[in-house]
Amino acid sequence: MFTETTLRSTGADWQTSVYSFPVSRTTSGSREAQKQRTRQAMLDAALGLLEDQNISSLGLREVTRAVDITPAAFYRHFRDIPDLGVALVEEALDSLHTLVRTVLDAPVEQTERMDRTVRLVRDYVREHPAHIRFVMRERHSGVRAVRLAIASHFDRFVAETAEALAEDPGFSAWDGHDREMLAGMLVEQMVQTGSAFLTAELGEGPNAERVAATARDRHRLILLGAERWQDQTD
Amino acid sequence: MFTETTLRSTGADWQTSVYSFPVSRTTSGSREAQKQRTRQAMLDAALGLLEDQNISSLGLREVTRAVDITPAAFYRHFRDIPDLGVALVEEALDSLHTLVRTVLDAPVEQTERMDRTVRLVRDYVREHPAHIRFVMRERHSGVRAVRLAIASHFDRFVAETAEALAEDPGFSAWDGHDREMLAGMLVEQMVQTGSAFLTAELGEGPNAERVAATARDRHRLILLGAERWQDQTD
DNA sequence: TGTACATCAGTGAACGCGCGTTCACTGATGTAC
DNA sequence: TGTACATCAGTGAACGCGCGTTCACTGATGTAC
Repeated sequence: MFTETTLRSTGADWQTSVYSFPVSRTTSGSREAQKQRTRQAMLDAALGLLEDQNISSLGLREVTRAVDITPAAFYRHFRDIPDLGVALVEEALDSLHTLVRTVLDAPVEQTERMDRTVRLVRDYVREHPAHIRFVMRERHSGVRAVRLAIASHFDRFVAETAEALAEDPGFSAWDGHDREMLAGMLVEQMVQTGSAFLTAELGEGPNAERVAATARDRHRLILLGAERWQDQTD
Repeated sequence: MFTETTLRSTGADWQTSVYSFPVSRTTSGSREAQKQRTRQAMLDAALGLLEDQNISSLGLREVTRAVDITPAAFYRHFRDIPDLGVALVEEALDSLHTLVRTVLDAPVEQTERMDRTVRLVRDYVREHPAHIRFVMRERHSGVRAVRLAIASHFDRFVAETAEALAEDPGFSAWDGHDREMLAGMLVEQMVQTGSAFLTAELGEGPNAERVAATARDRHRLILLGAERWQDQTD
């Protein structure tokens, strides 16, 4: 996975990386597929480098160094770092989208399903820690393109959740705006739970068990409020 | 407020700033007070520079250039940029703390008070847009010291809110953990509302009126849930 | 009030370094005939 | 199947630039007597 020193190390400054994700260029495949493989390696490397910095300070040379290509080769794949950032958003939010859909597969209101939701989020964070970290870290990013890309995906999640609520007999009578309002709360609660699980893993907050318990309680409180909401509107 | 060219521009590279916040060194006052004034100017300038970048990429020279001092003078005030970042957290969260206390001054549960809360948050964002932006942007920062500083302040806000709930007759019978859980939701809802108002101002999301309406609804839904929560626990 | 000395915020020059970007190039892969 | 040509991902060298950090310094402010 990692090579300590590269084969072609001639001492040039862009080859002095200690940790690198070299792209094996001997692997068979069409030229197109090879390019795609390098691109993916760059995205993977970037996600790793963003573990303890913001995309706002990520360097183009850092990325190329990590995948063992020349700085100039960067431009074969991305216009600049914000462009790579947007590609990273697409990747990370695709995986998050899968989670959202899985959660929505079950009816929203039943209590037993809440355990399932929290468990799904917990498993997601275990499998894609870098994705949820990136999304939370760059959600209010100083890089506008990245911030807007994340916001548009979140809007889609909220819309899908609102649609799922519309099909649920418990919420089908609701006003559209109110459904969107509730959907927003549920999505927010979900990503916040993911973020809290990640923080727990870093040892910077309450442990995973407490996070899970709090998440279940908050989820339950929101749904209890939703039930009363309907009563009040009637 | 801004000077287009500096008085002492000799062409040195650290004096080429277009926008600067020069510190008037002719102002009377003790040496101590003068130092304090420069420090404050640096914090103000940094906050301005963070409008469209993360602290992770903020440069020491950017800051000194903005206040028209030599790069070396930076070290008379801060060890490095993360150190300045933590100072900025103290400042920004002091002002946010004032908001939290103002909100808590009124009982939490009454419906008419919700309008007041949303209005207070809205006014706060109007007066301190850079503070709320900084806090939201760096809450999950790649700079650990800054992230932890913000987290510890937020913990204090939640604890204070929980205490306020304990004194409220409607919540005094609650379990301590449950009160903390609800307090966390209320604080979260508040900062999220602030963030949404800011986004509205940037024209990147729904306008301020919609943000206010949604915020009131969410707040109400949480409190409705809280009422039922008590019923369920009994 | 006046003089001699201490303090220390800010200076200005210098440093080595890594950055983003450009360019003509190479050589393996792919295509036409 | 074999040959001539096109494509284009990645190379390697070069560039100018701004970065963070160091250092001995200056000169206004503050203190002791």
